[in-house]
Amino acid sequence: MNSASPCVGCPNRLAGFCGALFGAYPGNENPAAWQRVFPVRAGGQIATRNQPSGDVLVLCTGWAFRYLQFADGRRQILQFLLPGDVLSPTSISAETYFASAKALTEVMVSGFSRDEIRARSTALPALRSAIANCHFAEARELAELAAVMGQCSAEERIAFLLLHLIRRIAVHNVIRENRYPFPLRQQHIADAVGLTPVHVSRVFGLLRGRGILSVAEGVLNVADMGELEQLGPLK
Amino acid sequence: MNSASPCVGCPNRLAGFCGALFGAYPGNENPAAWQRVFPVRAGGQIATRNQPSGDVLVLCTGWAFRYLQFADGRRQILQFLLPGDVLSPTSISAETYFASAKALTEVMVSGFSRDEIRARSTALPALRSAIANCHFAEARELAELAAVMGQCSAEERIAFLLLHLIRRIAVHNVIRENRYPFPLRQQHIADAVGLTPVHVSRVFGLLRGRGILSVAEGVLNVADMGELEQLGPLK
DNA sequence: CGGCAGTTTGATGTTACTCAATTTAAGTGG
DNA sequence: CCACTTAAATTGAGTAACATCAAACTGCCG
Repeated sequence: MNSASPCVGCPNRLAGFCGALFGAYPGNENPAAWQRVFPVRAGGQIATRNQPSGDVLVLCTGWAFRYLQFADGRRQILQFLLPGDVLSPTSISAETYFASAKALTEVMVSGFSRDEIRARSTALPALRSAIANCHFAEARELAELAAVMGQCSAEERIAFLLLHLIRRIAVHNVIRENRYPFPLRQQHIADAVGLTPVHVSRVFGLLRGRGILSVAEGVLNVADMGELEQLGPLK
Repeated sequence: MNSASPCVGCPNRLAGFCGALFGAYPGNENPAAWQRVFPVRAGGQIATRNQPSGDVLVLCTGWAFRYLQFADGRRQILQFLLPGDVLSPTSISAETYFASAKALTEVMVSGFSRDEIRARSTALPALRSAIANCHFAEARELAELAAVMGQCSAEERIAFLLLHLIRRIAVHNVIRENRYPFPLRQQHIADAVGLTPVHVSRVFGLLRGRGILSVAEGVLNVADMGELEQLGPLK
């Protein structure tokens, strides 16, 4: 009963935060009472900075990203979200999001009642631990992003982003011949590492010319992983 | 008894995390049993990345900073720490620090037993809430730093940092005539916003020439706060 | 076939970096 | 209190990295 009730909308998603959430606790038989699932089309808004919400959102399928937007239109992508990711770990205790989130592909999102999560976290040590892990990962990743953007060249930044994504994608997908599903446009990469799309294109051109990697039809093809890892900072 | 026992070493520090930590709970009469206080001289190491520690550190007096260091010597300062700041909010639940920390001035640091904090947090809602606030602030500040460094010019970055520090300094000090205690060297500013010290000096020269601000003898003198706020992004 | 979004390429401009010298400030010991 | 030493800040000249602007190219879909 406690493990037979999957997270609605995330049929294969019983690890990490969602896995811990469905520990032994009354209410698992009827998750619909405290979980709502909804789709968002590609490019659609999932959450908005400073908008209060009673729900904690988790990405079930597809890709999304979190970002901060400036008054003049510039935006910084803070994180790409993959299935199983909590949209904003701090939203578990805080009522508002400090960043906005958009769907990159078509996605399914689960919204869990914050009150229910809080109630469960007092009873489930594994959930508390999962939440702590989320906080830790969020802070570490944001710190590394800040460090790479403050200190690194365009090539290093892009290598860092790709290596980071590759590791995360590999958790969710069976990877053959170093081919990774990769729905990002160069504009997204530019917004994530603080470059212009034009310069991103140039760097990709160089990497392709050196036989390190190429992107085509939504697939990132890493021809020389060793070389790519050489380029990335923060080993 | 519950409020008469101040955080050892932080005589006036009963707000925020430390304040919540000393809520009604047995053991307040003898904080020395689970709190150790120690000084660190200016420039000294307080914590090191990936080194496990049973203590959660809190800055009592002086200035410090957190940073990430690259293999080749480059470093990114992530945050400047003021009295009352938890060195690393994630260290409350995790055993290791993901960033290192150094003293900027001579400082006093308190180390609280993590186990004691955990025990208290189950009994003290105010402490749980204070911890959540720390997590939230850490993530938001790191995200804003990443965004500013990805998207903003040198002038905007420096204005952002100064405005951020000004707000924080004002919480701890009585400010007269817009004069703020300011122990940073230009090298620190450079490492914090991803510029070279030479360029920081040039930007400061321009700001000084425009009559916006000046720094002398450890004091930041803001002559035109309105203009400075115009320069800063992320209002 | 035409239109559109995304990518690539070229030419040029700007910002910030590098290197090096100079000035200023801050200590230190006589 | 003053020479001496050292760290920090400033200034100048030259350069590299990335941005900007604009045009051409590609693949895709109606």
